[in-house]
Amino acid sequence: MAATRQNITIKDIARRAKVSKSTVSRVLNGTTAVAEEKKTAVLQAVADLNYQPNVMARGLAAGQSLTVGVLTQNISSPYNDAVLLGVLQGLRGSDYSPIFADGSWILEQEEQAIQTLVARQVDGLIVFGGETPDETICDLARQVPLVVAGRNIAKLPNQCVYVNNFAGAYQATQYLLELGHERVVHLTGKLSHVDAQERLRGYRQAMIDHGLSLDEELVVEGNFQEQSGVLAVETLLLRGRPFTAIFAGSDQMAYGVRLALYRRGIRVPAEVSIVGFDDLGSSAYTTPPLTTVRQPAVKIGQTAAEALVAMLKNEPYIIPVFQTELIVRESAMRYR
Amino acid sequence: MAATRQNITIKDIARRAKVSKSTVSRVLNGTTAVAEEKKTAVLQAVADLNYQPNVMARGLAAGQSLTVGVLTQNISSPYNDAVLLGVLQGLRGSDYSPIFADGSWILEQEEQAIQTLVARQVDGLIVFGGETPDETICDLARQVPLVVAGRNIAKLPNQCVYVNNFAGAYQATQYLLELGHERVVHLTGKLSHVDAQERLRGYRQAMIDHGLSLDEELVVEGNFQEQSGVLAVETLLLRGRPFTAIFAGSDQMAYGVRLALYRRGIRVPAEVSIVGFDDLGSSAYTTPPLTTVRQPAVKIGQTAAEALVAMLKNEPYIIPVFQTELIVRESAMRYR
DNA sequence: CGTGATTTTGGGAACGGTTTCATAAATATT
DNA sequence: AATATTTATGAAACCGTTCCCAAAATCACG
Repeated sequence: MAATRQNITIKDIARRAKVSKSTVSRVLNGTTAVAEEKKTAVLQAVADLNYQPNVMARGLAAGQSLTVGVLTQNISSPYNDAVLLGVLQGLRGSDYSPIFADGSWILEQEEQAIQTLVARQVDGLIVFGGETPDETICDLARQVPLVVAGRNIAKLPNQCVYVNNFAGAYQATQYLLELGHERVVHLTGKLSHVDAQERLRGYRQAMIDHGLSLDEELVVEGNFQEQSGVLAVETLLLRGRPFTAIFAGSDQMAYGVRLALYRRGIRVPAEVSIVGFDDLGSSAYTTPPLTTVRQPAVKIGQTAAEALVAMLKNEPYIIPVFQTELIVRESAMRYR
Repeated sequence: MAATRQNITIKDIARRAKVSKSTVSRVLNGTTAVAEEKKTAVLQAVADLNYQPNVMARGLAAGQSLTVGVLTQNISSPYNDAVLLGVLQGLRGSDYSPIFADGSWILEQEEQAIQTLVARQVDGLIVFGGETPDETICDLARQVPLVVAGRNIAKLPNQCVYVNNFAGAYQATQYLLELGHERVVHLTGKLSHVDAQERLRGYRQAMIDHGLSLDEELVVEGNFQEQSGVLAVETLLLRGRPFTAIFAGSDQMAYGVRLALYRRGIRVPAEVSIVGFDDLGSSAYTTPPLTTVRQPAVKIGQTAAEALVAMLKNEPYIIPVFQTELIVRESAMRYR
């Protein structure tokens, strides 16, 4: 099985170039200067034989695997995937290849995944969100170079790539307020996630700053998914508190809200305005196109990857805090 | 850097269990029977020291890396990601870890990615769609165990996991036809993709079988993305040929179509019916919810992974051809 | 041109496992 | 009970690199 490849080793190159394997290794890694003629001879041999160093042997000897582990959460949820794409892009051209393991936002599965990754001697780790407590991640960070994506851990300065959720939520709420809405509901993500907490905080602050009192009946907890959006509308209607705008903590939930409203014959944005969060690719194509808070997802992933690589090379790298951007489309309009 | 881990080796275990490292290796791999007492001693030592075999050393010695390469295309496009999720699930619990490399549907980038993967001594390869010609993939398949996902290569029987696109498209078109539509347009994906070709074939066959003549003005080529959906509607309107239903070759394009119609004030499904293809997660939440052809994306990925693992273990595995399922929602209705 | 300092180079010991092989012990056979 | 066979074990070779160290070659300089 898979027999035909990887026959030629550094020894073959050495023989053909009439040098020792040490020398071959040296020209390949540029460790030490080697005579020009030998260098070209080696390079020639490498080309002739189409030699490819054995990654595992190299890894064993050098004590590094040239891989980075990526702990993903729920791959196939649109936002996460965009970040993942960024990671792939950030890693491209860097010698490092990514090994994936999915945690699915389930604590024990995350532990399992990290275990797998570490056992594989990954040189570094990119950790996505997740349920794993800050403390555990800090411990981990002591063992292996690590960057956290989409989550802020205070004790790991300059190792976290995240977006200012508070500001984003503030911005969205403020926008609605400025449009004249006063009864603005906020549909939160799962409140066990820091992101959701921060967004809620941003919403509240904006309300307060605008001189509005907080009505807890206007806050509904969802779980970031579409279905929780439709549920939320039903809850809201049941509560009977009037509202004219909904700020959803994720675009997916906004979709759900939109559908529930559609079912009830409530027009968007004429009767109720909606603002989402994330700016997924399809949000520009909903009816009406969704006004939402954009997170630079790809950029976040890319930065995480680049930061990790820099860390591995002992190069300095400063991770910026990313800001959100309000993308105004058509799902929200002036009230009255 | 990353100093503190992987200190304990098989030697330490051997010493602690008072056996040779050969024996340790044997109990760990179950290669040969070893005396019960020694076995437990070894296991105990492993547990005590929390020993984890060095994957690279093992790989070097045994000539396998316990990794499989995954050539992805455009990670972060919803359908692909679902398949990817399946791959991750299918690999879980199998000793193999996935290494990703993205080809982005760009030939040279695919070659580059495959190169990277092979150089890493992956034990097997999962290839997603892509632009790489069949021939190249066949060659590759001769060098390394390989499974193709979402694409059918005739010369690689039982190594391709794909869906019957023809039947799916036929089904969708037939459904529209049975609803009384006669002027049914088909918005295709990029026609350089086999998938798109097959779906077009299915559409045509259904039209013919229904006694309708093919009007090439009713076929528009898109590129699977949302934007091409809105463009298509404009093209169609420009052509001036009347139509009452649109079968889009992807849900994303269906979204675009929906939006374009919305902009023109054309009601869906009252005036124009829409059927999509894929059944993305959000398609159940569009307004109206999208009637579409479901592909078992996750299942496809999972099967690909399982088939590859079976192949690597020299176990028999028969890959089924997956069938699509028409998911009737609300974007299509009876004509007249 | 000889000598010491410096650069290149090759030999060989790691790296941490697996696997072959020979041997000692246990078991089966007659 | 003696011999043949099988089974369990450890020693050592090997996988393909990197890298330390010492030898060889080159260079600088008086």
